[in-house]
Amino acid sequence: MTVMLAPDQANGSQSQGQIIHDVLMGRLQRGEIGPDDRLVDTAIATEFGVSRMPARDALMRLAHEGYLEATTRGFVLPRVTHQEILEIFDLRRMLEPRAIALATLALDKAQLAELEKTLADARRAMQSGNTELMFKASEQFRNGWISAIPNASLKQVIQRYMTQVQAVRMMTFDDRANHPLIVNGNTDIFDAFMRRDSVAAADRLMRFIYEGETAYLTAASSEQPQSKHSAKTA
Amino acid sequence: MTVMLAPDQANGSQSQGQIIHDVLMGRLQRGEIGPDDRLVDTAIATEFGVSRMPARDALMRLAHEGYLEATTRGFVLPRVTHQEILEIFDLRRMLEPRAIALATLALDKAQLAELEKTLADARRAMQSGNTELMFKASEQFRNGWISAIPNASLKQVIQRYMTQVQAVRMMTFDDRANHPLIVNGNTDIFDAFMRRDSVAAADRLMRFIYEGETAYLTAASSEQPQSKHSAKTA
DNA sequence: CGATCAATTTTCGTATACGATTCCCCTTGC
DNA sequence: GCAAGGGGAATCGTATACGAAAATTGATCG
Repeated sequence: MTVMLAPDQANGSQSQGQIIHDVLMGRLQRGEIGPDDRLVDTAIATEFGVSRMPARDALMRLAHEGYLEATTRGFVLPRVTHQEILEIFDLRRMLEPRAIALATLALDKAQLAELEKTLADARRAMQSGNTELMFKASEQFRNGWISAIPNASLKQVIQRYMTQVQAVRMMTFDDRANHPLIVNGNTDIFDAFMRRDSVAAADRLMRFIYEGETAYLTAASSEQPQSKHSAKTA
Repeated sequence: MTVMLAPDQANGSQSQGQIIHDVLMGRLQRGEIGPDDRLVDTAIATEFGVSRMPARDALMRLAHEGYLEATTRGFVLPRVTHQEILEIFDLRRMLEPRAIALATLALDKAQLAELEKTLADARRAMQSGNTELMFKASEQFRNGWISAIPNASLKQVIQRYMTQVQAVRMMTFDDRANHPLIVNGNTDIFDAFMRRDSVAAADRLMRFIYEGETAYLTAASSEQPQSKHSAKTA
């Protein structure tokens, strides 16, 4: 039920196109749109009770933001290529260690409490083997510290490849052997937060990213050894 | 006359909105749009001989990309705040050294020749004191190596804050004392390119960015000592 | 029985039109 | 003479409509 709003701002009003954009973004974030779904402007328009134009605006905007891909037959989830995923791991290694270091110094008590809660959720999820809850908790933990990044420009860049990170997460989370890695990583990071140790947070996150890349490569090779690209698993 | 195309692709065809988007982007890149210009969809539409819709699409897209800012009375250049400029310098230090290192290994002969030409232009501009040519040559040199970045995702991120970098450049270029710094920096970087020395290129670019930040701080303090934000100088 | 070509359907891009909102300027009152 | 309110203009958001491109389906021919 937690509707994650658009990266930029948490405005609930404004134009129809904006509303549709936010709603669709929420669906995308919650994985409610599968790789076989085709989003067509007229259908969206009918659903929201508006004309094609706002729906079209929202879809094109999402497409341009990279959350959707325009085809000749509607909008679909972007085919995330293997190449692109590796590129983004590289990007993450450039940006996120420093970003989390800055965030470590900026997190307030309420945010820390929130992170602790998601961490507890993740632990419960690991013990019960609930992959979906694991996914959600991990997503929230990440979003938690990202929201504390004081450099707004940096934060925006990191949020932009959110869906790609999500796609990778979905692939790796299917293997429960990865769950302890995630919980341990987030626990260490949280400890660093509590100690205001930005260096430790940065280092641990860097290691976490490498672990994630390894897990992805393993998942990718076992899942589609012949293919060059893999799509989100709904 | 060299029309720089949109970051993403060099497609000359496609839809009207795409064409308008690319043309406006070119104007923005060449600094042909001043801080007092108001871009209105109807005016753009008339100019291109189309209806409001494609013009509106292009403007909204540029706005969403961060190249323009939507106001209640047309689209204008985004007010770049002092804070944001500092943030972007930080971002650049995270991304560009590694990016140029990767580019160093990927540049082909034609691209190197192109860079050498822009370097010669910059030297001429410095000697003749032609600030505008200096600006252009510097822009082209930067765009040159950026286009060679093999990591497409990284390239896109760097291109996204193009206009902000441009705004800063405009401020600093007004002071001709900065011109030698730019020429020297680009010369050293070009030499590193020729030697395929990616480490040297990265190091030199990092220094270049710091020099740029210093030059900006100087220009900002002398120009508007009391203000928190500065706009482009047309 | 399969392949190729055409017709139909789906979807997109664009044009035109109509409120709604916002801003600016002018008028009017004090 | 100045300020406040109202009217007009400008711009935006959205609706509806039409032509074009692409794909799918069906039909015909080999």
